[in-house]
Amino acid sequence: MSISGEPVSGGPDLAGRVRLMVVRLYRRVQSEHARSALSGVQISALDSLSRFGPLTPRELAVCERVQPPTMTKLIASLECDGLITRETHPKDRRQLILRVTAAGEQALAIAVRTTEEWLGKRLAELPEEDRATVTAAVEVINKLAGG
Amino acid sequence: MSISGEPVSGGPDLAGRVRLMVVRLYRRVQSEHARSALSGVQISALDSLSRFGPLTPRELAVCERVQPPTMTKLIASLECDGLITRETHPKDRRQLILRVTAAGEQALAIAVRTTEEWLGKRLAELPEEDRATVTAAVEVINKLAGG
DNA sequence: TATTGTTATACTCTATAACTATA
DNA sequence: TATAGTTATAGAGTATAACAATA
Repeated sequence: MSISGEPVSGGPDLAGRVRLMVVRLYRRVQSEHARSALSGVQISALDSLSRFGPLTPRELAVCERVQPPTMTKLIASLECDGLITRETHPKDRRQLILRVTAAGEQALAIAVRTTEEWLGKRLAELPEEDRATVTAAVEVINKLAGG
Repeated sequence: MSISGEPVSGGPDLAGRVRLMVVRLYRRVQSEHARSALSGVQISALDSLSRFGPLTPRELAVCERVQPPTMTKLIASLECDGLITRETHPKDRRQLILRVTAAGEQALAIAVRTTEEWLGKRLAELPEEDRATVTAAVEVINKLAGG
């Protein structure tokens, strides 16, 4: 904030406008893609597991910012679909090691690539400049949301 | 898509990356702000009603892209908190007219302004350039999600 | 005693289908 | 018969609290 109490830049209430944006886009994405093979949370977890290598449920829960019981259910759904495997940790039998299967990698790739027909179409319809803005913002926001 | 089948710009799979972004940011926002006076959906509906003037439940449901029963519940929660009023339509007694109350406008302003302490802080910590990117992207994405 | 993961339970948000009142 | 809104019901996703197994 500046001395005057106004946000330093980006116009007033950037945080509020980002929140409105994310709520609306999230619902729009969900409603347009309700019947995807993988839900948004499944894709997100699978993506993290693929990106950061084998993880324990605890680690994945921290990564996805959900509580352990939530992760237990998410893991069960992914394992049930054959997208991940659960092995017992070789040195600590309390822990599990989660790995993405080949089917999981494939499902993830397909989901990420084909997700949101409308979103891809909408993005393709944007002027080049707007698309570049969104691309850059995705990087910024992922850093912001991840840290 | 270009002739080669690649996305026209913004690198590969921009839509997929936008989806991952929105899922993660949404959850982050929800988890960081679980105990806000107004939930994300309440803020979004109140904002639409404030922005687009008195609306019927049906109109607001279309605007917010939810089904009528979902809107019924949302309306009940907002009315219960004194943030909106429900009047019967003067010419068609099946319909209602929803209006934001003064308390609703105030709650909305406060929510938007003070929402997401962490988000505002994070945004303030960004380099000026990144913040400008996010600001521009919010406009683009709101157009994209709204249409 | 501390930690990992699970079970039990509940709350929010969403949907579809069936209903009521009005047009 | 058609439309606006509601009620009934269900499913996904999330949480906290209590538990079992292991360290």
